[in-house]
Amino acid sequence: MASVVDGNGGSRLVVTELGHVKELAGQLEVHLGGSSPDLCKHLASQISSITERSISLLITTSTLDGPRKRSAATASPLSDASDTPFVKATKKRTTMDKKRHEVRVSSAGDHPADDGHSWRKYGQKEILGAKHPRGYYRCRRRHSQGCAATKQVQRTDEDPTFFDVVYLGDHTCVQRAAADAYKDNDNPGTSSFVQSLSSSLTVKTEGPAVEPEQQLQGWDAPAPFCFSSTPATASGCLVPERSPFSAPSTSDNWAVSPATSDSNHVVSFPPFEVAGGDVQFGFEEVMSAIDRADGDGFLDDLDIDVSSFFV
DNA sequence: GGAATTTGACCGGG
DNA sequence: CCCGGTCAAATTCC
Repeated sequence: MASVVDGNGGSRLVVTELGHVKELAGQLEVHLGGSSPDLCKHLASQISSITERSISLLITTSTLDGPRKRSAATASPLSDASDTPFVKATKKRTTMDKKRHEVRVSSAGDHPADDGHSWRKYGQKEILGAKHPRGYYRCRRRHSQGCAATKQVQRTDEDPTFFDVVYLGDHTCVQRAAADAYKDNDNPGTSSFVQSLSSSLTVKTEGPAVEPEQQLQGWDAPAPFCFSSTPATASGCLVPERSPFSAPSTSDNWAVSPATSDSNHVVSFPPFEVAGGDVQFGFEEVMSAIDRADGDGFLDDLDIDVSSFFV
């Protein structure tokens, strides 16, 4: 089932992974100067690899975006029907039902990395044509806070170390990501970590100005980043011939690209430039963006105001 | 013993 | 009628 990575979902995953990075950074900080340099080394290398992964993910999801013909109503009726016995006459719950973000994540173990929310498994199914079963999870706050978020996790056929994770619906619950444990320590440890990270990631914030209005459209808008294979210039940062955000139509945002451009148009995100080996963005700003997004309660909404990346 | 997971049944859409 | 999603009893885990 063509595990298409939703653009938004991909971005979301990056946030997830960065959240993970943040966690690791926190751990690293704890052990920094401690008696276990090996552990620090290990943490650092993990941070590094996750970061790399995130970067390639960003690149992948921005390049991969074929025209996504969402067969009109893949809308999952999901549990709502059973939750609300009334209103059965009108099955008006169509596409707008639940937000859907699909991401592909890798994992060492048999679970995708923690995404900051606590989930409870409520089912598992063999899926036709798939080698691995799909697990169904819902937010633990479902009852206490009426949080309707669910997710589906399925090991990919091709690479068993990867999982396709589909997030359905919004978190309406109030819960902080585990990563927030490190939230309020604006300590030197972290920043030195950031600096060491910078040895492989050139941290810098620059880029053509972007209209605030575009940024306000959030992560989904194709505006914020620029991926090019050469660090040289921002030349790759062109707005695609048809600026996707000019189409107010779909809720599916930029992932729905016009049939015209297909494979070889590069989605570009002006404020950032990610180029092989020389990645540039404000790490701490990304982190604070994570905090803020998460602070709003929902990683999955990804309402990251990109403008915060380059204040 | 309570909480979380497993697993087959059930349900509804296509 | 098949298939994916959910329910809920049974089972396992802590």
